[in-house]
Amino acid sequence: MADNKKMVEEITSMNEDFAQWYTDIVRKAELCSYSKVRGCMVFQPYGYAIWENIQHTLDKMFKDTGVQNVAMPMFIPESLLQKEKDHVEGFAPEVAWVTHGGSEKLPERLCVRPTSETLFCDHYADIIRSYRDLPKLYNQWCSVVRWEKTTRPFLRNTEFLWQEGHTAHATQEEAEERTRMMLNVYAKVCEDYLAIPVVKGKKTDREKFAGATETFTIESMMHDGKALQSGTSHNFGDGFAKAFGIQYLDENNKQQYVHQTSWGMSTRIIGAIIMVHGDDAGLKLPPKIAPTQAVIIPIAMHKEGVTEAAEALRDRLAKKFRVSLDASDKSPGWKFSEYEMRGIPVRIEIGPKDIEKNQAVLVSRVDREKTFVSLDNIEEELEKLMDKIQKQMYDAALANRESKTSSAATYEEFKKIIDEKGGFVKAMWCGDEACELKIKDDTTATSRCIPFEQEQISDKCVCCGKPAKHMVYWGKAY
RNA sequence: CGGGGUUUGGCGCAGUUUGGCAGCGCACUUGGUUUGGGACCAAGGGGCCGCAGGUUCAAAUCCUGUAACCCCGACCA
Repeated sequence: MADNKKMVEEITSMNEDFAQWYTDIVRKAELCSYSKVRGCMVFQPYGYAIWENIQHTLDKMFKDTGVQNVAMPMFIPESLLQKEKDHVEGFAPEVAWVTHGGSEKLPERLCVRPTSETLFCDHYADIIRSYRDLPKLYNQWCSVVRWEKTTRPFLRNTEFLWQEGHTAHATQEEAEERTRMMLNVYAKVCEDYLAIPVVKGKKTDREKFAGATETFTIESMMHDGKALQSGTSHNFGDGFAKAFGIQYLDENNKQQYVHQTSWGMSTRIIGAIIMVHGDDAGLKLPPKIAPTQAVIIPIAMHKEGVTEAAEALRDRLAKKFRVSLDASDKSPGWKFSEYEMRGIPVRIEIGPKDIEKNQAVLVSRVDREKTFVSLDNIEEELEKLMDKIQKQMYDAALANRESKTSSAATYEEFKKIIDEKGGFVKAMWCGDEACELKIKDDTTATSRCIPFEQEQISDKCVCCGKPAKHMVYWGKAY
C-alpha cells in the first residue's frame, strides 16, 4: 500500500482545507467536544491526558527552580481589576461579569478571572514586608475565561486551562533573570518534549502583555505556515507594585517596590501539537508526551496462544512504558488506522507467525516502517524507536519551518512573500509602531517577535526605509 | 462585531425547488463466519427534522422571528 494513501475518509486532507482538517482531527481523535456555551469545550479523556503529561513536565521544571503552587480565587472585584490602567484596558473588553449572588444583586460586580495578576498583586501587598520575604515564586494551575469574539478548539476557547506563574523580586535584575529563565523552560518543553522548534524573542510594544514592561515569547510555526505564540514570559518592572503598593523594607531600612514577572502556557499548545505534527492520517504525538506510547494489536486472536502472548507482552512492557492492548474484535486493519489517527507513536503487532519466531513487529507512526524485533530485547528496541520518532518529529517540524522562513529587504518583496508563500519573513524594522500597523493593514501579517538571535538583513526598515533598529520575524498568526 | 454557510437518530448526509407514512451510509445491539492495512452474512434498537410563533385538511418542506455552530475578516493565549 502506498504510504501517502489516505486511510481515514472522515478526515479532510490538509491541503484541501487545513482548518477543516484541524477540526476533523480534534473531533475524530476525541480530544475535545463542544458544550452548550460557545467556546467552552469539554476536554475529553484523551485530550486531557495530553494536557496532564504537559502539566507534569512543566510542573516539575517549575518546582526545580523553586516555584510553589497556590490556588487563587476565580473572582476579581471590579475595583481590584481597575487598579493597573494598562492592564484593565487590555482585558476589560473580554471579561465575563458576575452581577448576582443567588437572587441578590451584588454591591460590586465581580469578573471571572481572565488572568490573575491583580489577585496575586493584592495578595503580595498583604504578605510582603521585608527583603527577607523575597522572592515570592508562585504558580497556579487553573482555568481562565476570556469572552472572545470567535472561538476554535484549543486555539481560542472562552474558558481554557493554563498555568500562570507570578513572582515578586527585590531587584529588576532578578526579575529580568526570572523572565528569561521561564521562557527557557517553555522553550525546552516545546523542543525536547513536544518536538516543536521555537523562535525565542521579545514582543514589540504593540504586541506585549497589558501592563508589562517587556514580554518574551516563543513562536512556533504550524504546518500551514501560520505562527502560533506558544508561551510567554512577562517582566512587569515595578509598575504593578506601584499600582498595588507592594513594598518591602530593604537591608538599609528603606521602603522599596518589588519587581514582578508573570508567565503562562495554556492548552493552546495542544493545538500546536496537532498543527505542527499531524498529517492526513490524523494526529501524531511525540512519544514523550503521548498518553499511550505503544498499542499492541494481536493478529488472528482466535488462534491458540495469541491473546495470552499479547497480554503477557502488555504486562511486561507496562512496567516501563505507557502501553495499551486492543483485544477487541475489530479487524486488525481497522485498529491500524484508528491508532494512527489517534497519533500513537508505535504500534506493536503480534500474531501466530511472530509467536513461533519469538518476535513482534514494531511499526512507527511517522513513516509506517516495520521492524521485526526479538521478544528478548523488545524493551530496548522500543526505547530506541521512540527516541528515533521523537527526533524525526522535531527534525520534520524544523525542516518545515526552515522551508517556510524567508528574508525580505524591500517592501515589495515582503508583501509578495507574505501573500504567495506565507510563513515567517525576517525583515528589518525601524521600531516605529506606525510601520507595524501599516504592515498589518497591508498584509494582515503581524510582528511575531524580535528574535534574540539577530541577523542583519539590511540597514533600513522594510516598510519606511528609515534606519533599522531590529530584525523582526513577521507572519500571519493564529 | 461585519460577510458567507450550516442545523434532520451518536456521526456524516439525502429529502425542502413542487407541502402528503421521516429515509440512507457509518456507528450501536444480538448470533454466526472472519482476522498481517478500516471483513462478511443475518436479525434488531434508536429521530415529534435547532427553538418559538404563523399559514394549511395536512409542514422537515411555505412565512416570520430567534439561537447555536462552522468558515473568512477585525480583537486575543
